[in-house]
Amino acid sequence: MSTATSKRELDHPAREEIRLETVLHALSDPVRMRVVRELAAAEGELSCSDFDLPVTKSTTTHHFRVLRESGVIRQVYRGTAKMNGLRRTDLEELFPGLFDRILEAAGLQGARLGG
Amino acid sequence: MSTATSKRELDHPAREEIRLETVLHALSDPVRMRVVRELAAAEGELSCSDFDLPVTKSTTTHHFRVLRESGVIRQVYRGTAKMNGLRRTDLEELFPGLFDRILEAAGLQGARLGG
DNA sequence: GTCAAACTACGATGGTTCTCGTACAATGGA
DNA sequence: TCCATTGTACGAGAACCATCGTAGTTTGAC
Repeated sequence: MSTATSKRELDHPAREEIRLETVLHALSDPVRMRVVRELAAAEGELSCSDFDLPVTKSTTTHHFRVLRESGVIRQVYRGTAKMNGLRRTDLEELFPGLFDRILEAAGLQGARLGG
Repeated sequence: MSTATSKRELDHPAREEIRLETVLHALSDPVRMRVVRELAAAEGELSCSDFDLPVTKSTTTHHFRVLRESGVIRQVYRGTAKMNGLRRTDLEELFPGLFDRILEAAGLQGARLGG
């Protein structure tokens, strides 16, 4: 039916609604940081099941929702899959250079600690 | 007595022990972000009571401890006062450019939202 | 020695978060 | 239509966190 599609549209914060503290909090969880780094490395969209995370499916859903509601990622349904992409343009506009530095820092720390 | 001084020495993580996720978490609280911004603006050390925070003294103690244990600030006693300073060198060495971008992002958001 | 100032320790409370399991819904293909 | 795939909703538990009040410690000045 036609109303079914409305249920499949996901709430995202507008660019101006994205808050720095919320973004930092979203990135302060190791599982979510890992998701973000994989998304950045993929340079495109990935479905939730493309990730091999050390948590169950429902916990995965939770983490993706936190990332979406913080404004870090954009999620859209594509068939049964849900595709995820970083909101790089929005973040770059709001917080110039920040996201790249965070990714770089995560990479350096990963190299240092063997992550 | 001489052992009394040991009680006044505060535990700090060594540079190599500082974790990105922990730093981001420390900065994801509005009160702590405010402290960090004031410290950055002061360009020197400030005592805990130099801050006019919207929380009680015991909550203030809590926030300063989180910042210290995350590696963002260094705290040292000076008489009855406890002086606070940013660990800019350590952070810059670990995560080049990150801290400046975060401060810049906080400034931009403050200007945008009137904070 | 006395006292005020600065900060801490402790316990409590209310809220949030991370995690899971189970049951369910939507989609696309056979 | 039936089914496998993909992800959600809901409830629950454990842990964590921000906040407070009260009582206490440490220091320096008088």
